[in-house]
Amino acid sequence: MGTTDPASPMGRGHTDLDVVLDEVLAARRAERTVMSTSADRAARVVREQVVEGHLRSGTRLPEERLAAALGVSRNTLREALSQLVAERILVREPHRGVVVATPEVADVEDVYRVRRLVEPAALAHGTGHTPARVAAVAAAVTEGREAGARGDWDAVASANQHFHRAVVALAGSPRLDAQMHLLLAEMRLFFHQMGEPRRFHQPYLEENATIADLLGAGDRQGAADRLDTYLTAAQTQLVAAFRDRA
Amino acid sequence: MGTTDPASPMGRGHTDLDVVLDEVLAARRAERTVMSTSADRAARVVREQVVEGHLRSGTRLPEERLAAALGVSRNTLREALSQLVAERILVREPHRGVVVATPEVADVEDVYRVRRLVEPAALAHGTGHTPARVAAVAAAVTEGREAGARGDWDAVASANQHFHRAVVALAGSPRLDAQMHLLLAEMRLFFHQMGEPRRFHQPYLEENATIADLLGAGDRQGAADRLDTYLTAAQTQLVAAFRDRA
DNA sequence: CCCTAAGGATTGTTCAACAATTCTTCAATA
DNA sequence: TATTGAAGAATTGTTGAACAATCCTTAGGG
Repeated sequence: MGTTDPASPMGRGHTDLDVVLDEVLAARRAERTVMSTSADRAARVVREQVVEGHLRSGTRLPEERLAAALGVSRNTLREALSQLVAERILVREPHRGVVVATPEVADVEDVYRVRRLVEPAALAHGTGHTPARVAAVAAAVTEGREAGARGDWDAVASANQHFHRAVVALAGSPRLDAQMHLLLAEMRLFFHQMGEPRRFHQPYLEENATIADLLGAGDRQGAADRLDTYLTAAQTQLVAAFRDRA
Repeated sequence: MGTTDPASPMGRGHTDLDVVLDEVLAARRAERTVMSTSADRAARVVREQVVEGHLRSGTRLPEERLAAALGVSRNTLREALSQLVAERILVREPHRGVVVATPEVADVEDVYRVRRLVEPAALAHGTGHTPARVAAVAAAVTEGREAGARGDWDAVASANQHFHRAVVALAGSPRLDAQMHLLLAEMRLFFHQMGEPRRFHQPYLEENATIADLLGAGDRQGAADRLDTYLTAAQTQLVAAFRDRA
């Protein structure tokens, strides 16, 4: 995208410049948003530690020590914690502090209730089925297969998430994407609390492939139906495992 | 629900007590959550002012003055603002402060994208269709009709929101309910920015009634289809009005 | 008319403190 | 022994003041 545009008409001679400047300003603003504030960085670190399973469900997060560990003040930390509470990753118990959320069976069921409503609908009726997004679904499938072939189960789990995010992305909605991001973070909490078996995700690789194929062939409703039954099965399996282990 | 249970077996004699005590503790905790902290109260006040249209899109919220007005410290206020930013009601521009979100056409379209995916699905495939919830949908219809009969257009708008919340509630998902709550708050921002005509919602009263009837008759798919076309129409009307006025 | 620099205003962040509440300990008591 | 109660410690909720960093405004200088 030509950032320089010297061949502008000299008559009024400022419209193009303004356009370029606005572009530059927007870019800088976006950049800055990435670096963002200390509070955001702190939130990202804590979020990551929880999602990666290094902070397990139920652990309390004392403000003073945590702030010291993160190198921020207690006030700044509290801003970060507010964010994570809003994301359902942490829970605030008034006057008792924040703890890593400990999901119950009802939470597992509710997350799947949402997923079963949203994901098949995105496949069947999504208004954002661009070739690129359809390709992204297929890409997640091959990513998963390759990971499975080399026995990298963490990568398989990752690819599985990518698959479901790609499915939701077919709706073409930033808001749904954000919501799905939160749901998948919660899912990782489930897995950690129930002691996820290493190969938990493997059986679903082929299901993902089937769905991607149906989607590629233009059979949206078929893909949606398949995903619905698949999600139902996954839910019952997950709830059963959850009841045993947690 | 018998809160006292003196006829418990004396043999081990503590299980029931524990149950009751847990119940009491949970109740107290819920109570406390309602009173909640200063930050939450501040957030609620600002949220209300925005949703009610007293703080219009684009207005900046200087921390010092706002904190003074709310009677809280600047740090506490910042916690509250973090919440509202997470809810998309406010937008934070780094080093420039928070402003009331100014939705664009893309936002209107995206909100409707989500609604058209979720609401019909809740009608057609929702797993929470209890008689009480179905009745709530019908109740929202009569609420709207009565409000319309006496020309109270604010109440009509309110009833319309209740209708759509009741529809989503048919999914039986707390998470979807919360999400819908946010979306409807955003919708009110749209209306305020485009200068909502007083009688905007009236035409949809009869559509709501039709959908409630279909639902009551057990024709879920019919109700869902009807709602889908209705939402599409509402979207185009809204986008057109939005383009003109905003 | 455009550019630049100084000055003012606002945000991002820290620190130190204090009241309110919860948790802990530990002795006294039935 | 198990329960109660109260003093004391620890943590949260909240405040106020401060300071650097950044943004905005405005007044000159080219």
